Formats: sequence, structure tokens, C-alpha cells
Amino acid sequence: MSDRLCDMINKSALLHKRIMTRVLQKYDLTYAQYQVLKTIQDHPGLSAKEMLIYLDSDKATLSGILYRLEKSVMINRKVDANDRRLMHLFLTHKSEAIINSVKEHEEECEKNLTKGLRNRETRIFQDAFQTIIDNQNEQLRARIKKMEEALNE
Amino acid sequence: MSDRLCDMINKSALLHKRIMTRVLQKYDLTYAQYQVLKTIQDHPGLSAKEMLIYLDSDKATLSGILYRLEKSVMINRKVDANDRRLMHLFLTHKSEAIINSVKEHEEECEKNLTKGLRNRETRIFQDAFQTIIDNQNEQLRARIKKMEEALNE
DNA sequence: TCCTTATAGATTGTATACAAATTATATGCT
DNA sequence: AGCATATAATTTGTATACAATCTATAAGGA
Repeated sequence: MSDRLCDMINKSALLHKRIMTRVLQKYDLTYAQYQVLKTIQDHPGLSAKEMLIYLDSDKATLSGILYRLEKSVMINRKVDANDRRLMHLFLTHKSEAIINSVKEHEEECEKNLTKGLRNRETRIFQDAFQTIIDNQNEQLRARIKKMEEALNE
Repeated sequence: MSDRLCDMINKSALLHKRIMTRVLQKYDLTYAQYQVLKTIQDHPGLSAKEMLIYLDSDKATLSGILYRLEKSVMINRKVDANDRRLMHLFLTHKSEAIINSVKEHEEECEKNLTKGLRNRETRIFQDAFQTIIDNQNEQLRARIKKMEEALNE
């Protein structure tokens, strides 16, 4: 494999998703669905709009995921009493149990990542990774801004 | 954002894809298509089957990507003289020029990742990342093996 | 030659990812 | 009240990601 950082990042994300897909397979859940369920567990009653902030996802994608989760009785949606556009999201008993089980696998998977690394290396890795993500966010912002400026001309 | 490594990995890969999507936008190329073109440039005349090894992708996905790249005159396909199942892939003049241009942006993007990090930190980061990817590959292998054993029972 | 097995790609079906347009409801202004 | 504007979700269209199946061709053995 290439030793370029961006290739490593892509590869690692791909592998993580594949691993979690195996874990989730027996519950008939996808990784994206699992992440949505986890977010609801952390913030019961939140709206789709609020979830987008936590997940940094897309509303169109989320809409489909929520539809399928409701169909498989993994979530309930309740319309807000004051604003009928708003839907509050809740886990069901079914999904609550599943999530807690999967979370254990995920923690194990997370621990496994740094096997063979010294604590010091792991710490440096994590700090450096945060810097890299900050750099990426900055670069994306800059590019979006440049494109918007180009549009206004 | 969560400080869990797997969340950082996912987030970073997502950001990288978004950045590259902006870069590729004016050439009407997707990131996946660009990676395919780069692989052809590195190994002119390779087959789809061989490409799968380099990209660690899926043949169904690749088949669609190649179809669209051929339609937009970014690649040529030539049937092998001895084995009519095999297709050799080549870049066109059009894609050759585009790739070289995008590659510069990509290098800049790669350099930008480690902005603010000391060389020593970058080196530790990269080595640690390789260890992590190895751990992931190992874990995936183990899970696949376990599932296959479960099937045989 | 005929038949079985293997293999390169293509096709199908489901689930994202994401941009753009649409729908339904709310809010603010006159 | 009446109307323009804003906003939460859904829908639509294109492109992956990936499992499962199909198709065409090749290779090997009886």
C-alpha cells in the first residue's frame, strides 16, 4: 500500500467499516444505522436536524436511514406538539438491547486498534490526528469559500 | 467530536473525500473514478481483476466505474488477444492531462495534512497508523475466519 | 468432442453519500 | 388576515459499496 497519509486514512476507515459491518450483520443493522441509533441513545428525543450536527451527515441520507429504522421497529418518531414539522426520535426496546450489546464489541474493536503501541505513541498519534483533522476542516472551509467567491463573479 | 480513534478515522476519511470532491468537481470526476485513473496510469494495460488488488475495491463497483469512465472517454478498453474475457485498460489523452493536474492538488492536500506537526510527530503518527491498519487487517481476517467456521457447523 | 469446473466481467438489489428540488409548516412583516 | 420568507423533512437523481447471481469464455479430463 501507498505510504501516503491520505491513503492510510481511507484504507483504515474502509477496514473499520468492514469490521463493524461483520459485527452488525447478525442484528440486520448497517454501520450508518448503528451510528444513528447510538446518537439517539445519547440524546433521546432529538430531531433529525439536531442529529445532523452530531453526525456531520446529510439530511437526505439521514431521512432514508430513519425511514428504514422505523420500518424495522428500531426507532419511534413523535411529532413535536408545538411544531408539526419537527419529529422527536426515540429508541425502541428492541434497539436499546441491541445497541448495548454492539457497543461492547465496538469498545473491544477500539482497544484492539492500538495493540502493540506504547501509551506514549498512542497519545502522540491521537494528538497528531486531531491536528490533521483540524487541518482538513480548515482546508475544506477554504475551498468552499473560494468556490463561493468564484460563483459571485 | 468524540475522541475515539475509530471516530477520528471515519471523520478524517470523510473530510478527505469531501476535499478531493471539490478539487475534482471541475473535471466532472468523482474521487473513486480518480483513484481508478491513477491506478491505470501506474499500470497501463492492467485488467479490472488486477486493479482490484491495488484498490482493495469490489468488482461490481469497479465495473460501474469503468463503464462510466469509458462513456466519458476517460479510458479505453482493449480485449486481450488470447483471452477474450480479459480487458486491458488504458488512459486517454484527455484523462492523462487531467490526472497530472489533479495530482498536484492532491500532493498539496497531502502536505497540508501535517501542517503544524513536527517531523518527529509526523513520523510517529505514520508508523503508529501502519500498526493500527495492520491490527485492523488482522481483526477483519479473524472475524471472517470465525464466520466461515460458524457456517461449516 | 463433450462435460465439468474455473474465472473475468457484468448485472441486480439494497443501502449509503450528497446535491437539488419539493412539501408542509412556521414565522415575521405589513 | 394575507403574504413573503425561513425551515424540518422528504423526494429525486447520480455515484459508490458490496453481496449474490448471471454470462461468456477458458481450461482440463474422460
